[in-house]
Amino acid sequence: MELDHRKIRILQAIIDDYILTAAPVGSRTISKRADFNLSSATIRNEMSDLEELGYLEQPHTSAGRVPSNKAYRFYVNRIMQRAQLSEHERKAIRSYFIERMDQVESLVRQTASALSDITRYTAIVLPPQLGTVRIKHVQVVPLSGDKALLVLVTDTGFIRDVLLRVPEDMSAYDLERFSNRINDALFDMRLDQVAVEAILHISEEMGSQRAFFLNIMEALERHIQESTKKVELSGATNILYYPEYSDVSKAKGFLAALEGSDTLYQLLKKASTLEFSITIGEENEPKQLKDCSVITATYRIGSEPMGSLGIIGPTRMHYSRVLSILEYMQLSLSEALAGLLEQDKLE
Amino acid sequence: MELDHRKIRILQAIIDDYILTAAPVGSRTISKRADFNLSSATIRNEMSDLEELGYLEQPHTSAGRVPSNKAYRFYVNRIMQRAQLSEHERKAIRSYFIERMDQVESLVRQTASALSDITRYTAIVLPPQLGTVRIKHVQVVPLSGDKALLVLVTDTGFIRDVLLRVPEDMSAYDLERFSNRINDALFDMRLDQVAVEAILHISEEMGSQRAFFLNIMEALERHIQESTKKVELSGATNILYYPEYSDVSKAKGFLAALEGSDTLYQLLKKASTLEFSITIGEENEPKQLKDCSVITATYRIGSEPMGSLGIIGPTRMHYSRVLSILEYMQLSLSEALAGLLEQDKLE
DNA sequence: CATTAGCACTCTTAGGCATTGAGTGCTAAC
DNA sequence: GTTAGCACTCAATGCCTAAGAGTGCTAATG
Repeated sequence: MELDHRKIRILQAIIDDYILTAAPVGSRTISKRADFNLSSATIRNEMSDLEELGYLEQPHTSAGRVPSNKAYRFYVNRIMQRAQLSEHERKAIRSYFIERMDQVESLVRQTASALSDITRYTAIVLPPQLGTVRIKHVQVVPLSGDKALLVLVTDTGFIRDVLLRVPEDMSAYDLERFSNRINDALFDMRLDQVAVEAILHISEEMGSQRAFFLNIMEALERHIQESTKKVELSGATNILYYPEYSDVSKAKGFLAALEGSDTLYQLLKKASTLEFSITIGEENEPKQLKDCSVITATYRIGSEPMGSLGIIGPTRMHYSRVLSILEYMQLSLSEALAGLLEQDKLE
Repeated sequence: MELDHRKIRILQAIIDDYILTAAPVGSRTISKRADFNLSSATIRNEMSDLEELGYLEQPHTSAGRVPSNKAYRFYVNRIMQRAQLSEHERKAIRSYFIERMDQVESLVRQTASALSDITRYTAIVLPPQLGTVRIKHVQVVPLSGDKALLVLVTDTGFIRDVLLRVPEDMSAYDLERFSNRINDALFDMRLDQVAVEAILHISEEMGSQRAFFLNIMEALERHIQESTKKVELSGATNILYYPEYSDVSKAKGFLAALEGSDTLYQLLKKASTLEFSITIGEENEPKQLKDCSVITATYRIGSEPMGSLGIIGPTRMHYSRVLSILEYMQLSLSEALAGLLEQDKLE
């Protein structure tokens, strides 16, 4: 049996109500609504059908009904309209980006906290996967003792620094020359190419400092890799606002699932090929999130996918709203990243 | 009436038990303990005295007794012995510092997460207040457009970067010369002196680029100030493991109190003149923490106090253990900071 | 023939009440 | 000074009932 129009409307009404209240929805609740001119009995018959079809579930006889994950899936795929953000909301979102930021990292952090503040769910942001970014400046700065700092600046204003140990036989003068050579060699190189043949190529010209050079490159690469895996998490405790998690032990379970930050990295990485992705309940990979839904979006610099951002919340999530917020956020973030150096655009 | 030896022993037994179980302690519980050869009745008499003196409280007649804040205070001041950390525990703490770190910021973060992991309480760390740190290297790195990055490296390996807008009439060559001049001018200067007369002094020599220079200094100062106020918080949700907060609404209240990060800054700042500080219950300044105890310690670089680190937990906290852990942590952190460039010491 | 009124039935929830048990305080005996 | 004994208190537990929300079915209705 296919769902006819009336069934769809009823299903939607049930989902809407349940998202709001988290309580099983009864037939009378629906029939009372102004836009339904049906008695509760009729609704009951329809609901009974919907249950048989797998869209509704009863916690027990004589409770109301609760939407199944199948219902959410149907809602997301077929019913849902993108929610319209109010001017006020859009302003609120922008205001998070107005404060001047100097680094991608803090931008990512701000995005995460904006997302969680606005949605009241838990937000995660995968920082830019900087493969395509270009090196703008490299410098080795001598510190006290035999230590030095490698400072790396990219064209997006991204800055990294790696602590190095300088070989004993290198003078300050040597180091400076060495620094200049590296700078010349790596200038304008894409980060994901630093790793490959380019290095071998360059390293041949390095002569006696070859070992030191390779050392640096290795440290640099490890460092870059690590930093791009650090998923920014915000508002994890928002979950406490939802009655689904009023049981502390459940809340603990949820929070524990977020703890292993690699979990979240996998989650976002996987979703980062799609413009948007919505996974509901058991569809979620880390099985501990089987009572949640996850919505993610991908952000870009130019046309290049750079990372993704997402929301984790109860399955009765406000899908359309979250999606709109993510969409707007994705845009804001992409713009902010692209024009990191021309922030005024956003004003 | 002064507390005699037996009363003290009984009080300690009650506190110990309560810290463990979070349940009111009855007279029989104490009299059963092998090291007491007293009947429950005797214990009851003593407990009754202790209650009269304000060291114990009864939630209601015929529950057991619960230590008052006065009891914790007494315990901390008079009874408590520093707990001995096992070799295993010390190793665990060290292991957090072994992983190579390149920045003070990540060190601070690691410290916070180590503290919360190990104690199972909520940890806070005030990053180094870098007044006494010296500038090692300053460089202005041109980026695309009219933007540039000011990179600042201190002798502790601390690195900051600030985004700048370059005046239109400055060529790349000008910028480089300018960069060198700033570097020469600020080299080896203490951060807290960057702000004062030194600047005025220098700025006079800057000629036409004076406005730009003052601009930079202002941005730098604001930036440094902001970053030193960012208290690192970790394990906030550990609170969920304690039955005191098994009521979700209480947990929410606690978490909300931590949210205003300025709260925590004030807390740590205030405590940072003392080697150790323990505040119990109502003694705590942000009134929302009146059901908690806060223990803080100050860490140094050399003999200079740099910042502080602390633990927030229920008043029935494992004081002696936490204190020992903080002490060891403080040491490890001080060492790691001082020898940031000679990490091997820690191995 | 779809819709609906009516009614019996189910199951949760909340309140009331007695019971239990942990714990106290007091007194009298050791 | 210590302790055994006992009456007393009070939260927690379990049980029962009543109320209420909701269902499913049947028979009547337009």
